[in-house]
Amino acid sequence: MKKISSAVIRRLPRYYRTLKEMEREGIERTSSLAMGQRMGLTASQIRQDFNNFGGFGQQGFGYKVTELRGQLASIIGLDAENGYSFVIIGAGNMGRALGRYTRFSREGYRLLGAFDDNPAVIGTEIDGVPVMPMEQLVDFIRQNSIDIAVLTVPASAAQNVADMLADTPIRGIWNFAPVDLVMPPSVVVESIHLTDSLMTLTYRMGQCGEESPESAE
Amino acid sequence: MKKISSAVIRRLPRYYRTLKEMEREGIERTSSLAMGQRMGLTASQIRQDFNNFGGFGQQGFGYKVTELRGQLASIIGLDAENGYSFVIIGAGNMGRALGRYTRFSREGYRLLGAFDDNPAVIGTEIDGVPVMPMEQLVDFIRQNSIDIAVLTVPASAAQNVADMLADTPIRGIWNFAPVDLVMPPSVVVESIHLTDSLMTLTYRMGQCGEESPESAE
DNA sequence: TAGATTGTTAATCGATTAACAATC
DNA sequence: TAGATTGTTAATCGATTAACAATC
Repeated sequence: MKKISSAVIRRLPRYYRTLKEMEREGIERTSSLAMGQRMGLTASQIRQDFNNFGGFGQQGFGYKVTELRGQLASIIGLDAENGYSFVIIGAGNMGRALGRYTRFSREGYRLLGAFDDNPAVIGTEIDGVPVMPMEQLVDFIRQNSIDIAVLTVPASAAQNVADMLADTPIRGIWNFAPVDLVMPPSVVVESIHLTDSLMTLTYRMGQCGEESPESAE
Repeated sequence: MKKISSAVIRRLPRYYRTLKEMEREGIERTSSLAMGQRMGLTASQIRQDFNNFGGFGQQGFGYKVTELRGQLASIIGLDAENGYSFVIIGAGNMGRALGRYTRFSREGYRLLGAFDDNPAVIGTEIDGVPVMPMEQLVDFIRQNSIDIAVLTVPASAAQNVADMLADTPIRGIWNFAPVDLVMPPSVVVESIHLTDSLMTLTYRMGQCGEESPESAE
């Protein structure tokens, strides 16, 4: 299959989300134009995006919402037999909040363990799953064939933990630490940089309202 | 000032973060080449990015790390007199975790209030700040000239809350609900779509290791 | 059939990379 | 001065938009 650009990849979950919304609203049939208006994209772009994966529509008719949603689920990988298992590394505020976020389990992501090196939290539970000491992390991942590690440790520890993970069969790291992790290409890294995002908001707040001021000659 | 593309804007906090790291390591002077190697960007791109805002370097010498970091802080808006005030709307797991995230206060973001409509959490505290009933939200924002609203309510409530915010002097919404908010252009919206991000990771995990398979003729 | 909307090719636009003169 | 690295212009690359024949 041909290489898909990251711009397209980032739109896939949005398409999936929009189609779920439409299903919930009872919409059975849609078109690239209708989806585009709803999402703020051009019809052309949507068709281009879909055609990266083959055509899903019917000429003169459009797309069946449920069918298209299913095809997107399959492209993203949400139709995997048993979903995906994950562990949380770093059971602080953010780690615990993510462990309790029910939306993930709804889409087939299962929390199987949590890890921390703080004795005060080891032995506590997150969503019914025990927080274990960091020493047990690598063995746990190996024995339970964990797919994804959610990294919610402090910045200073993040690369160290990532290095430990490089020695396990983990397939993806969802990184919340404000660092750019270096990993072998066999492990996919996706980062949520909260502070970066907040700063982006701040930058744009500073621009807002100073668009092309009638340049006083 | 000329329009800055969103690709550039998203790199600004990364530059800032990298320069802070360099400062911490005692590096006083750098170049577009050195920064590029560290960040995985070309030297050319970094120079282009900086030149959107005017030149910060010295030909034949490079950039002074501390000076450049300061200039980026100023571009992003981190040098604002009193920083930025924010409230958290939705005091669930995610809202409480964000309120306790110390990195924000370190960069000058001050949590002044939290809001929820669940009687069980109203009256509790987040990082020393009281959780108030939703009815008080609009007045509180007006009276305290709040800059930013962090939206951590369920998807079903998000647009409703956003509509309430449209009637206040709020300047930015940091949205964690899995919806694409519609807002007047005077309010900047930046979203963290957790589930979208996790799905992006999942998609790429599915591709990993099936790069251009020797197409069997 | 006529109308609609896709799939796909071509044109445009914008972002990244390369190159190099300016200059510290 | 010679060497280095910027600021900036030109070339390339890739993504988005437009257009339209195919076809349901």
